[in-house]
Amino acid sequence: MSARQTIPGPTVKRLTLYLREAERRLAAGESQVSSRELGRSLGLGDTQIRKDLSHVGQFGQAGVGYRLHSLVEQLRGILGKDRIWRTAVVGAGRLGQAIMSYGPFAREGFEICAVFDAAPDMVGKEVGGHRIRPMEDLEMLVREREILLGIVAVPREAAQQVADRLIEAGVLGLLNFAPTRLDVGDRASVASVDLSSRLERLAFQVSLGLKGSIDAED
Amino acid sequence: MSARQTIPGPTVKRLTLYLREAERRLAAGESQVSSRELGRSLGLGDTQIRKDLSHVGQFGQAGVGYRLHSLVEQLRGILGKDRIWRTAVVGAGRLGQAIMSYGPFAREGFEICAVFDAAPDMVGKEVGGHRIRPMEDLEMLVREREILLGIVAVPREAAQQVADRLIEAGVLGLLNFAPTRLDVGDRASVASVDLSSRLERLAFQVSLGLKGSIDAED
DNA sequence: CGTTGTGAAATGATTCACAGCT
DNA sequence: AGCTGTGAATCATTTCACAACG
Repeated sequence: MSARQTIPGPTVKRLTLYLREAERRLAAGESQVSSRELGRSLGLGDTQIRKDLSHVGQFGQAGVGYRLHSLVEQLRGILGKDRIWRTAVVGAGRLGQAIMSYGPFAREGFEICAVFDAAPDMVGKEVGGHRIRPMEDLEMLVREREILLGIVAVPREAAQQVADRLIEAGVLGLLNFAPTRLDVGDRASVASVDLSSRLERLAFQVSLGLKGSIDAED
Repeated sequence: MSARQTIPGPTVKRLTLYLREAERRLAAGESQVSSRELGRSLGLGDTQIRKDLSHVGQFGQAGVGYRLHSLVEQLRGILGKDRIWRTAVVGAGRLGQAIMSYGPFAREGFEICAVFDAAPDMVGKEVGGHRIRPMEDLEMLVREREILLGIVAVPREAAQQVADRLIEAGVLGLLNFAPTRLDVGDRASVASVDLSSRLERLAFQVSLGLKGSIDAED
């Protein structure tokens, strides 16, 4: 198709928000939206939105706005949401359990195909419709079920080893909840959710007396 | 003391990582660390680290590095970790439960002082040592227990209303897990953890074939 | 008109290069 | 020698300003 130029990280983050809001409006029966309206909903400027969308093509009609149907379709394709992502969860503690039963994931094309835990008394149990497997089966099941994404919800000490095993078994992307950096070389992509850091930064903002929705990232 | 200049957001994020790593090394019996060593552990350049630390003061001895004891003490003060943050959790679903029993929080100075849920069959139950309270008690308990931070772990539809009530009751910072923007005006600070967006961005990276640990944020 | 798409300008963050300290 | 702290340079992102379009 078109020669792929790299899309800035911050833009990709916002594209996911545009898609979500566009889907919401489409479901609500709307058929088009202007960059200004979108911005109002998301707390962003209209210029930002147009610039972001211009990175991935030009749909949008001058004088009118963006047709939601087309916008949703385009964004889904660009963000890789037009396919099912077969996903494994490693670590079935409270966090792992929350993730495997987190409604939005299933609805958004992420299918949990296997769950692993190291604790013998967790293995065999069923949570949210998923039977928990022993760590020994990780490589076999990941390969067998052609799993592409891995969610790491184990303690810090175990995280790197789990990452290595997932990648060795063929996983291409890791979502890391452990409060540590995962070294994966160039064998996979990593996204991290660092809950402690997030809460600490919130506390910093508050202690600064810097009120105001200085929301940032996630 | 010194006139407070604003610290860049990305820098604040990394300061939390420096503190964590410094504490880990201190606990391991080390007494000093150079910016290069720190960088190796965290996957960052040494210049980045020195520049970041220069935003908050100048400790560090030329030719030697940073004394861990002093570094930890300074960073704890700057980040507001030298106090206890009284925190409420709203929403005792799986995510809320995971959060209220997430070990690191308690160890890092965030004390969960109240948990609320709207479901009558959850109210009164005890999870991780916390009795779940009805939403009706929110304002009273937040005020009574002088709670400063609120964790919003409710469905999207309820999130804004919960935020409004928490703020009205005196909360100054919100950690939002709902996949929506919270409008808080200038009455509070908000930090968001958008799990769906995070996973979608990971999928995007993978589908781009852009392997390589293009880790980003959290 | 209202709205998009986009060069150009402005702002923000990172990296370089090195003076200066121990 | 090894290392910090920082001005200057580079690189990235956002915002401005406006031409073109329906």
